[in-house]
Amino acid sequence: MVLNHSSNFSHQEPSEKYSHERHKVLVSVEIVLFTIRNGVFEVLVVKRNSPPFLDFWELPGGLIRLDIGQRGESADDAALRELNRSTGLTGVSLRYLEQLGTYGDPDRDPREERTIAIAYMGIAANAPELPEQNGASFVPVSYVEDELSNKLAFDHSIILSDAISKTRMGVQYSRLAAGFCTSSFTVSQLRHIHEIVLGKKLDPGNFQKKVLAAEGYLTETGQSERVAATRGRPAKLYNAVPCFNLGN
Amino acid sequence: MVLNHSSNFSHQEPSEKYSHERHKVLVSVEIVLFTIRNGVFEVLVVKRNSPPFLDFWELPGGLIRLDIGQRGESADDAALRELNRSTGLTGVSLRYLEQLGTYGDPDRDPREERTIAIAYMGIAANAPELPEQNGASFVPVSYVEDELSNKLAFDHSIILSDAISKTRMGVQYSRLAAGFCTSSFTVSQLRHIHEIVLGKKLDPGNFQKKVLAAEGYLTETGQSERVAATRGRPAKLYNAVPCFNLGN
DNA sequence: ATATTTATAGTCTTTTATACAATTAAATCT
DNA sequence: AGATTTAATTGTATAAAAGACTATAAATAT
Repeated sequence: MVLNHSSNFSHQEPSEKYSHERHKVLVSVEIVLFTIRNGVFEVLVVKRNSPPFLDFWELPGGLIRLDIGQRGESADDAALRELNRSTGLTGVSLRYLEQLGTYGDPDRDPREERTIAIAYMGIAANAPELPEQNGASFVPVSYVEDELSNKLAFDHSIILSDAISKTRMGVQYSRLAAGFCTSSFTVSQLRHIHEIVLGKKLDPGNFQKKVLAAEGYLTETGQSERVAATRGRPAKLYNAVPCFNLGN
Repeated sequence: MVLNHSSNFSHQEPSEKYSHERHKVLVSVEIVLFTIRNGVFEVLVVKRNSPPFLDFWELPGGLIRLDIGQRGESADDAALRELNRSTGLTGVSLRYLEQLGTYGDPDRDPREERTIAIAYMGIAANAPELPEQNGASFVPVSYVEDELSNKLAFDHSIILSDAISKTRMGVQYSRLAAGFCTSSFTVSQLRHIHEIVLGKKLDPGNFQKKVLAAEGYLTETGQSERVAATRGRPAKLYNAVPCFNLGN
């Protein structure tokens, strides 16, 4: 094969070095960042402006860099760095980040260099409108599923649908929903998160009972909602104990 | 930097090529292969015979190879290949293989070359005694946890404990247990799998009811156990519909 | 004040899980 | 052969969890 440049690395014997060097690959991180804005379940996507997949959409991400730190950055750090790059310093507050899985099909990237992708699933609370220049924007998940699914680059359509499944599972059977909420919130707000992500109405009474019965989940702040736009009885404000993996 | 061999790959401009090349890393697969032998929950480990971690134990695994196929092998294929290498052609029948997660800490391997590991969790039915020469052997999980946990190389102790958790979850809340069984089996045998992996006794009656009520899980073969060693009423034999990810 | 709206608490029913007893079909013992 | 033992299977009673629905509380709108 063609990749013999072993002479440049001096610390190991050439033969072993050689056999290692030729198996090195590029590794990227891809992040599926969800948020809820104006009652809509949205995901961050970026418009591509170069081939391959010119004018297709893709997930924010990029290569793990080896020129950061002593031995390169960790995958988790790369995810955080790339997320920051895509969103800019626009006050997107990341509340959850978890590894989703690694996608290693040799043909997932049609370019000459093979790339393996480590996918992450993240949740942001309070995502503002992003500046146009980055090409990154939050788009309704339903729109991406229905209209954009065949305009997603690489295998990002698969990654996205895996991320959606995982998020729905986490909201339904775990405590992921609190990641979409800002510091303190009402039970109704939490219920709306569930309803929006799961796509179905839930009984307010039963939801309240269930979520308040969950040991060590919500803690009362003692305060109530500053009433303004709402009409009915003001709701108590709760905090969720932060049991999140921010990275790992 | 040293790795400019872009002339061999003609489609990209050298500068881009250059910036990519320096971020390439080694990627390995590590497999946590469980089995049950003689009523004991066991895992496949390999004794190291070279530094670093000389004489420590490690999980079977190895680098993803780029010299297989057009663009190198997939991560899943690498896992299957390495598993075959470790077990030899000894009739170990792999019944389940699922990606566990990717371990990307820059310091997880003390050697000069940074390596990212994609970990897999697998289940074998009918694992025989392995020949000595490979250095690979099935060892009781409890023994590895108690006695070997500080004799495991790299971050394999973390990977192993993640795999154990995932397996216990899968047995308890999913249908993973059938992976430990051979072609057809009795409900009692399946219950024993649960008891061994979860480490607690289960009520035979309730277990039977639950597992037979599960839609599309077990199908009757019509046959009964060929009785020999047991004394009581012979049990019906069932098959599990193979809903396994063998690779993905 | 009265109607309306939303939060919260309570009741009842249905479903699911658990504990435990009873029955069945062999195998072994005498 | 017939009694006894063992394990599979079925059944029944109870407890816990989930879901449907009703009632009350505290605010706003008219």
